[in-house]
Formats: sequence, structure tokens, C-alpha cells
Amino acid sequence: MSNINTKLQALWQETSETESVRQRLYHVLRQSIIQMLLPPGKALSEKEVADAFSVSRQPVREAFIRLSEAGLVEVRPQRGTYVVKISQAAVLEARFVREAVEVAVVRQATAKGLPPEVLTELHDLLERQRRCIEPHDTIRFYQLDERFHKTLSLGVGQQSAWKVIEEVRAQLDRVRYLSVPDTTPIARLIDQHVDIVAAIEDRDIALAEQAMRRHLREIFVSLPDLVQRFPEMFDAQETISLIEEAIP
Amino acid sequence: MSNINTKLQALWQETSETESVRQRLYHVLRQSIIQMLLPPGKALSEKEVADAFSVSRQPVREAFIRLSEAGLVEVRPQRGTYVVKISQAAVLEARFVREAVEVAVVRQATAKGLPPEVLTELHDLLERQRRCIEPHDTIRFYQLDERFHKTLSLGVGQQSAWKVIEEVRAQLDRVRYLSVPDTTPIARLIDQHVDIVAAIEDRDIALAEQAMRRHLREIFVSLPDLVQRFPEMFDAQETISLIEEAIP
DNA sequence: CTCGCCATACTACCATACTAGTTGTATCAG
DNA sequence: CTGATACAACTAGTATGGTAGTATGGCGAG
Repeated sequence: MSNINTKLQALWQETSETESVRQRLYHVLRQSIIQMLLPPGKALSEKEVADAFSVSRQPVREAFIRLSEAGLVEVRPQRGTYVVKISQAAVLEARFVREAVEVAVVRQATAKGLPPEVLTELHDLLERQRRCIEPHDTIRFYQLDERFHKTLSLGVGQQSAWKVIEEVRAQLDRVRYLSVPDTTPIARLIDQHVDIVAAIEDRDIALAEQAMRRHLREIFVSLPDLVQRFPEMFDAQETISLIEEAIP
Repeated sequence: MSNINTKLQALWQETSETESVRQRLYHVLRQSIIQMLLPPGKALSEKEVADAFSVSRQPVREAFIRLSEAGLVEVRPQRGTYVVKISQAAVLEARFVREAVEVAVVRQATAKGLPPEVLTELHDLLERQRRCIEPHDTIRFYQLDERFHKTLSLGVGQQSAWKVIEEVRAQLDRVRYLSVPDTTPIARLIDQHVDIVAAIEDRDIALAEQAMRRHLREIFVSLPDLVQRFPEMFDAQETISLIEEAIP
């Protein structure tokens, strides 16, 4: 049996010892929640986590606070801390913010142009993403996808924008990891990446914006299906009609 | 002499006792930094603040961590915690994110329409803002301005968007409070608010978007002037040319 | 058998204690 | 007088203790 704690321990070992215990815990727990190692609804506890990693409760507590600000756990005073269920509303709101910011980024990239080394890196990332198609390595693709979008944002010098995107991505990625190792349409997503880069290089703002919007609306397709298949992962008492409301 | 600590104490008393000590401290310190009661560069210290409010170091520490995530202080381990100087780059990046999100909000508001009670509240806020012109009550206007934008975001059901806006606003508001009680063009800003609401009611997406963008680019006008007048408030070694770079 | 109460065992929050690292200063050697 | 060095006085980071509130299970009364 593959114990959950074992996997968490592995992630813990991967973190850098130069970071503070608080930051290391935050990263480990964040990753674990996003990748569904810690399923929605699971109760955590300062003491329990502290014991598991042989640290004191205080840095654990601080990591919990940070996670609650990211909307990944809910701290109920004197009751406990729980991994929040996936909320369709939260997912759609996160998607909304992400589209807003990433469209602005790609508009700026197209209007002002990107430095050649950034374009080179984007093309490099596209090539490496293509190599994920055949073995259907979804996890690896997700990592490269994140780097693709990060490169774009930092390429136009918008670090705060990337921070925001990274923050809201947590909500969205949790949904993506639900569908692993299913038939994520890697090839289609790469095509969309290619379209974005091509539009930037062609200096076609409207096209670049359109390509980015289309790319970021893929989740509208998969979300209803996932709600059906994994109802226990989602916040109950939410109606499905939210999605139609959200599509512009 | 009006002691700084006295003002902080007053803010402290205003906070609700139902909140946790950590949250109360966070709000007080955040407000104090934004309103320049705690000037850029000032050294804070967990112990010092803890003693001032008669609480222990722990919640102070947690408030500091939160402030550092908001980009308002810098925690240097084993050295100290400092109110960060205003960075032109950070201001421009915050403005970029804000424009991206608020434009998306106003587009959605125009496309989907706003509930009548929201429109009513917007008009009410406009009226109350007008009453700030004659006494030139800039502080009061800023509060109503914040409520105006908050009402818009929540009016289209985008709470996450508002959270992001609120977060980046901290950087921008600190600049605004530099110019208080100067000749902030309250009347012009209200006119821009009126334009936004009018465009939403006319269901003119392009116009609404344009009005919002113009509104949020006002800071381009005031920033260079403030850098000149208050150089000690700003991060040194930053060139002024950043602004031209940022204007689309 | 059912309902209400109470003891118990949790929880997170805050306070306090201790550790480890940085900085400025005073002292002493050259 | 100048330089290096040791020490004192800070800092934040982590660990541990105490408190108040909440959930729960069992027991007794009806």
C-alpha cells in the first residue's frame, strides 16, 4: 500500500533546507492538495502534521494560515483545519481572473514585442511539450505548461501578474489533476500554445487575445464532466448551471 | 506632538474584538503603512509592536508574514522587518494587474448587465462622492472610491477578482496618500466614474472598457510628480523611464 | 428506548521560552 | 591611531506550554 505520508515525506525531502520550515511545509502541503494526495474534505491538524515532519506546531500553523489565504484549506478555530472541497464557483472565478490577467499579458507581449531570448525559450518549451504527446505524460506537460505561461508573464516584465496567475491556478490545477491520467487533449493544448506564440510574432493583437481566451476556456468543457464523475470532490449544494452563467 | 503610536492605538481600538489578534494587527499595520503613518524604510520589530499593543510576539509575527506577502514589508531573517520603500516598478505592475481585472469586470457588467439594486448603490455612491468635492474631503472620497469599485466587482459576482484588486490596490493607494491633502482632482475622477456607469447602462462594452482604462491610468499623470517631490519615499536606483515603458 | 447532560478529548489561538544568526561597539594588539 | 576581534544587544525562527472553545460518546433520567 502506498501510504500518503510516505509521498509527503518524499516531497518534504525535495524541498530546500535553506528555506524556512514554514515555506517548506507550505510548498509540500500546497502540492499535495493540488495533486489530490490530500483529498477535499480531509481534516488536517497542527499537531498531526507537526509530528509527521518532526517539526513544531508553530511553522505548521503558519503554513496553514497561508494555505487558507490561498483558498486551499479552511481553518475553523477550535474545530480543525480541513482541505476545502472544490467549489465550482471558486474555479470559475479563478478562471475569470486568470483570463483577465493573461489576456492583458499577451496583449502587451504582442504590442511591445518579446525579447528574442524569450521567444527562443517559448519555442523550446513548445518542442519539449510535443515530446509529452506520445508517452502521454500529462504530469510533465502540466509542468511545462506552467513554465510556458510563466515565461510569457515574466517576458513582458509583469511579475505581479504572474504571482496572481500562480495563486488562482491552484484552484484550476486541482481540477486538472482530477482528470489525470485520463485523456487530456495534450496535442490540442499545444496547438493553442502555438497559436498564441504565432500571433505574438505576427504582432496581431486581436488574434493573440482570441487565442489566449480560447485556450483558457478549455476548462468549461471538462468541468461538467468531472463534477459528474467525482461528485464527492466538489462542494455540494452548488448547481451546475453556474458554468453557463460564466461563459461570456 | 501627535505620536504615531497614539494613532495606531486608535486604529487598534476600532478593530472588532471578534477578530483574531493576528487579523486585527494586520489591518492596523496595513492601514498605517498605506496612509504613511509608518513611512517607507521604517524598521519594525516583532517585540516592539507586541509591546505597543500588549500582545505576544506570535500574532505580530503572523501579521508581518501576511504583510510581506502583500509586498508592504520586507522580513529579513535575524535582521529585522522594514516597511518597503515605494517601488515604481511595483506600482506600475500593480496598476497593470488592476486594469486587466477591472476591465474584465466592467466588460462582464456591461455584457450581462447589473442587477437594479447594484445600479442603485452605484448611483448612491456617486452622489456621496460628489459631496466630497466642496469640502475637498480626499480621505472620504478614497473610501467611497474603494466602495465603488468593490460594488462593481461583487455586482458581477467576482469575489476573487475583488480580492486581487484589493491586494494590488495597497501599492497604488500608498502613492495616493502621498498626495493628500493636495489637489486631488476629485471632480474629474467622479466624472470618470459617471462615464463608467453610463456606459454600463448603455450596454456599450467598448465604451465601458475605454472609460475604465482611462480612469485607471490617472496615476501615470501623478506618479512622476510625486517621485520628484518625495524621493525619500521611493526605492532608489530606479529610473523614471519605467513609466513610458508601461503606457500601452 | 429516547433525550439531555456532562466528562473527555480533541482543536486552534495566544503566550512564553529557547535557539541561532546578525550587527554594532568596545576593547585590545600592533 | 588603526585594525581586528570578542562580546553585548539586538533580530527572527522555532519549540513548548497554557487557555478557551467545540465535538463527541457515554451515562443517567424520563
